[in-house]
Amino acid sequence: MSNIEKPPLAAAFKALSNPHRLTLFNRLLNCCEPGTRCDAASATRFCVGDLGEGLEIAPSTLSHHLKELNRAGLVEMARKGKRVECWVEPEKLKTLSQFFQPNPP
Amino acid sequence: MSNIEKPPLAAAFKALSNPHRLTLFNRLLNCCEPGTRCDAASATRFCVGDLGEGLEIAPSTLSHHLKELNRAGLVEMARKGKRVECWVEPEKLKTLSQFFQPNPP
DNA sequence: CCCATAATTCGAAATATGTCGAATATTGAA
DNA sequence: TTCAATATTCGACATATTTCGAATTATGGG
Repeated sequence: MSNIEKPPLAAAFKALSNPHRLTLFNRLLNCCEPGTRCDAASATRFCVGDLGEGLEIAPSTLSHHLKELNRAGLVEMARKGKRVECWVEPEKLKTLSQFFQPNPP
Repeated sequence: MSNIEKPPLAAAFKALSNPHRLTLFNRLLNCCEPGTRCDAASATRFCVGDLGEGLEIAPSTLSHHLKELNRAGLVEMARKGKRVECWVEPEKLKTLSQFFQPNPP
């Protein structure tokens, strides 16, 4: 487990394996309005604090989880004034979705 | 982390978060021939031993990982004589694939 | 019935993860 | 500049995971 290849996909799934992180990701998942062309520019954004709303975890834990999602390449982050905005790149979703469709019809 | 809800999806992703398990799952993923209607009956099957081929892990570890994949609902298992066959239900793949497509076009 | 093959269970050890609180940064506003 | 709001880093601790080898179970063949 220490010197074997760790594919990016495994890292992504690890990030999503924690219920708290899965919830956070889920809140960013409906990133564009239904029926619209979903590009990075129109993706819904939440700041860190709002994302953790209702989840009863410490701010430090929330920060840690978002960082994990970011390191796994699932969530983008950018400071905007006092806040830090988070969003999901639609391209990333496509990649993950297609992993489970190895034989398209 | 002890008393919070643990959604089935989180369990699935946790199962796929380990590189060895991801490899095992991957070997079962191309479960049907390209272009054919992919149903459970025609899904490719491997026995436990063959699945672990090339992965340098102990039989007990291999068994453990398959059990995890099975418990997470990702891999089906059934004894067939001396062997135990493993396969992936196409329905499961559809569910996982759609999770990453919350806003279909 | 006895043996070989295939797979699982169990217990132990090393490592990784989730979580918190305290301390620290970063920014905008008064 | 000083303060409040937002977010991150750090160190610590409890719990979970990964892995192995030894022992055990399950099955079919001779």
